[in-house]
Amino acid sequence: MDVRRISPEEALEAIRRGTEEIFPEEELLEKLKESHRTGRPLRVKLGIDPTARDLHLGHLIPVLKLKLFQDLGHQAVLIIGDYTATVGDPTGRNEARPPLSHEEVLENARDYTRLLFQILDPERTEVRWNGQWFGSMSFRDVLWLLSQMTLARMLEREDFQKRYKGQLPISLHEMVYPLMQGYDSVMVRADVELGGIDQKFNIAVGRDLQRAKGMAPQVGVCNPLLLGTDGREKMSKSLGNTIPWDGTPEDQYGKLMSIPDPLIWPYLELLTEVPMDQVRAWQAAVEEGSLHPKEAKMRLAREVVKRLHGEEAARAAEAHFEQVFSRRELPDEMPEVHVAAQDAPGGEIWPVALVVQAGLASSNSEARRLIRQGAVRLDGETVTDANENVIVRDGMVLQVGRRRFVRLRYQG
RNA sequence: GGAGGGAUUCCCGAGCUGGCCAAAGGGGGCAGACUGUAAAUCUGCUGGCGUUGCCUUCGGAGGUUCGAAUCCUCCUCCCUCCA
Repeated sequence: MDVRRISPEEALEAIRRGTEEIFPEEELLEKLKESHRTGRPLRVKLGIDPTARDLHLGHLIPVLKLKLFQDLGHQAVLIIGDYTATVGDPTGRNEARPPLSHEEVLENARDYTRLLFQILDPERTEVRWNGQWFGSMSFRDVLWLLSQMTLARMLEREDFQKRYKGQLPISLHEMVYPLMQGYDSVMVRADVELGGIDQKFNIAVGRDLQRAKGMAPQVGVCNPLLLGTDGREKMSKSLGNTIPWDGTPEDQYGKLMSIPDPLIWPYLELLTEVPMDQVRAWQAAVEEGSLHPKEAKMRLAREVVKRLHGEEAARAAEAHFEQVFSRRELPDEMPEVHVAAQDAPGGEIWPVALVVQAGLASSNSEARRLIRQGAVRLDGETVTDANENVIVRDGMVLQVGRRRFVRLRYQG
């Protein structure tokens, strides 16, 4: 808890893990030394915009880094972008974000902080809402902010250039976003700002604004973007390749097991505390064939789930995985669906309707398709004809595809 | 403000000399085979409907026509160039 506990060099080494860029690194070392000498903790900022409800493991990474700083004795400063959320960060976007209502923002912020404080120590985290300063800013102040940026610099950015050339709209307010994020750094006198590498521009703007206000500029500590379960694109909700932060242990474990092999190593580096020597040793072992990649992946999955849900949940998730997927047995627990007696006289029911009622297909057409493709099983028996009724009994298991199970409840 | 270009099914993107268009191709997704629920690969499906047929889709509203994603009118939004 005391910044003087470990040396600045050791601290830097720990911080370096899983970063893509620290800019400038010398400045960070200087700040760490200064802090070590004076005992004054660094103010480490992480900004989150409560724009979406669904957080995933990609969002987790800078939070883990913030936790590390906290453990090193520094001051965590969490900015809740209630005001910026109504603007929307254009970074990497190909369209403007839809504006959110104040209620939505508050609700999202509640979700976010609940998850964040599963990692961070709430007692030692300073939480600031940026509406506090933006809400009362004068137009004159706004103009000052705008004067700190040039159009050319803004348009150099790849995301805007793409939209500009691709004949897609760019609203002026989107260009103000980086200035707002940078101004947050001014207001909380940040020494360090954390974020993904895609935040580099915004963090750099913070440095400029701090300098313009006569402060020592913050240092940016950026992590690489986490690739999603497809192994190609960065993890993002809209691409559907995420592992939800808030997911069940079983779901997270399963999703981690489905990542492409090359992702095992960056995931271990970014999401776990497994010592890097160990990670490298495993990687070498997999490459020379003495360790099965599946085994390495299981260790990864176990570590991540353990970190989010604890030891016991991780073990249970692993057992569940082996049972259902490795041995292809039925899971112990599955959702139950009640089949109304009137829909199934004597247990006889049209299989298409059954699949739809069980929530395993969104339309009759989709259900027909699944049946035609041999994806629907009733107590292990493949349903072959979409037009021929099947008989259901209480407790039967309806399965669609490899991984979706439902237990049928039927009172005839 | 003036001139021109554009809006297509989840996404990108053909079609736009009117019927053969539920709409090419790609991506994504789903399913099957193979597996380590990995990747890669191969195959099929991918608007709805108790489905050899019918219904609703091609920015919005009207119109022409036996028939319109395709032609006409108005509207909305976007982009480009000029100012």
